[in-house]
Amino acid sequence: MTQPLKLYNTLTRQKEVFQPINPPYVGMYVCGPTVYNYVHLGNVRTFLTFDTLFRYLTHIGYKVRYVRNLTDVGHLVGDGDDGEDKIGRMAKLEKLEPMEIVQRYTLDFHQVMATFNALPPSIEPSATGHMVEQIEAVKTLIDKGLAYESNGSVYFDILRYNEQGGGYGKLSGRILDDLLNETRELDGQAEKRNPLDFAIWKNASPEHIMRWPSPWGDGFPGWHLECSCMSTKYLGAQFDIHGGGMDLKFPHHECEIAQGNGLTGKDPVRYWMHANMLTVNGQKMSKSLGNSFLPGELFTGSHPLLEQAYSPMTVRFFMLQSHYRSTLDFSNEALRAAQKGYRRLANGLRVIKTLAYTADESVAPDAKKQADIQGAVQGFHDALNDDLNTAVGIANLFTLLKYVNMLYMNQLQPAALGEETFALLKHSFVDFTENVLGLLEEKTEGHGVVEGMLALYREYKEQKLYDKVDQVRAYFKQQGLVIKDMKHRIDWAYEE
RNA sequence: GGUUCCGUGGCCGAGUGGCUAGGCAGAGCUCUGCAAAAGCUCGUACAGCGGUUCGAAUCCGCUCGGAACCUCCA
Repeated sequence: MTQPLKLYNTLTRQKEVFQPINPPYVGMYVCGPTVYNYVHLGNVRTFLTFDTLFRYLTHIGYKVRYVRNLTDVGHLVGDGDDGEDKIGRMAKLEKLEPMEIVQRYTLDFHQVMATFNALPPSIEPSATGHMVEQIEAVKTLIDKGLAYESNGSVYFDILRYNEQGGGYGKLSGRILDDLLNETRELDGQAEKRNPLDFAIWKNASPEHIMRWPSPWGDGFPGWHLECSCMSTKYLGAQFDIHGGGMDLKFPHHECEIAQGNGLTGKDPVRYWMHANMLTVNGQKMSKSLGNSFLPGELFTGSHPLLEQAYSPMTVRFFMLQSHYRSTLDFSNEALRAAQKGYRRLANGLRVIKTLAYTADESVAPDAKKQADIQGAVQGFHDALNDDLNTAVGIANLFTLLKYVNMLYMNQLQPAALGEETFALLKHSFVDFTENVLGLLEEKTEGHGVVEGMLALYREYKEQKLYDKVDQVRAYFKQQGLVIKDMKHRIDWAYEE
């Protein structure tokens, strides 16, 4: 909290100093996945963005309650009445219970996020677990005159809402009149008073599997409603941060504001944050375009678009190297560069833990290097404080890495930094990398064997049996490792 | 058509009205049995055309190119 954090607020279209409603507590809600299919890499980007924000807020002293929902209700594929229910469709296709579908993809989602070293949220509520709250919310909105029933469905009345000063469209910058004029012809519009009105409760057709009884007959809640109900329940009528992908800005988040405001009389969110899209050849990665790939395909390299396998930490590093509000274009070249960069960092992580401070009167303090290190530590914070600029943060991390390497290579004596700066370097480098950016060392198998082979290498080296020496080196290379033959010691490292 | 955003060196990708991130690739040097690693040095980019300014890649306008949203979507 000593850090003046600025965040870009979609609502005001500018960076604002972050001031929580009840410091040191922070309430953060992020729209989670619809668990009817595997999450792809584009989905992952958004979740990793907010994982990093969660980590950073915690790092600077906030107590964060992080809520990320699971959408498991079975919303329609299209907007019309005849649209299929996503989860129900998968259930029929695979002859499973809808909840088996939900369970399968929820487990996969959790496993994927863990692989990327994303921290679990504080609460992960599901839409089906909050049916009572949603039905109550619909009732309240009808009572307030902001919603109406029609053929067993209930719609939010946007014109009425705006007459009361709601300001529908303010998040996405849309003008109501424009929206009214440009709404396309869609099915199921007849029962709405206005094409813009959105469903908060939907009547279930006979073949619709996922259904719940309600005062308006069997049905299921509208897509936007669950987020309003669950965020209010766990974070209050007004909370600090709401995040999600850019593609949810309209209409989903716009509708959330309308519902929240309609229910409680105040705008639910102080800071709206949106992560930009992951693109492939300049186009948004999405399932419908067929250009998406799954994390699993990435780790094995088993996708036509992939020239090789990339590890979870490589991908995390790759994403952190860009700003969350910029689109990020996927390419093998970029991933390969990220792999090298990440491994350098991982080597630094491995090495720094072995470094210890030793006082030495004969070594002169190097004020310039000390200032450089202190500057980089502050620079990292400044970058993250500037709307979570992880790219610049990483740049500062590489400055720290340089000194870590110099110490390790004996090109720099710890005493030149002084005990305080040495400790700052060591602590900050590990803390920033592991705790804030969530980048861990990906250990390869069989470290014990590696140490044994290294002992052999030393022996051969002493005896100047260079043929044997080269053989050992070749063996290491096969394992994705390299031998570092330095003046003062011999060690191994991950091949970059 | 409407709303919004982007166009940076070989590649990826930050960025502020003047002090020119970072990673990868490339060149040179130190070190070294050879190599690798590490450190050091180098390459001076901001789509095009106008304008504002002492000064713009950064502000404004236009042109060209690309994207997102307007429909389920992270």
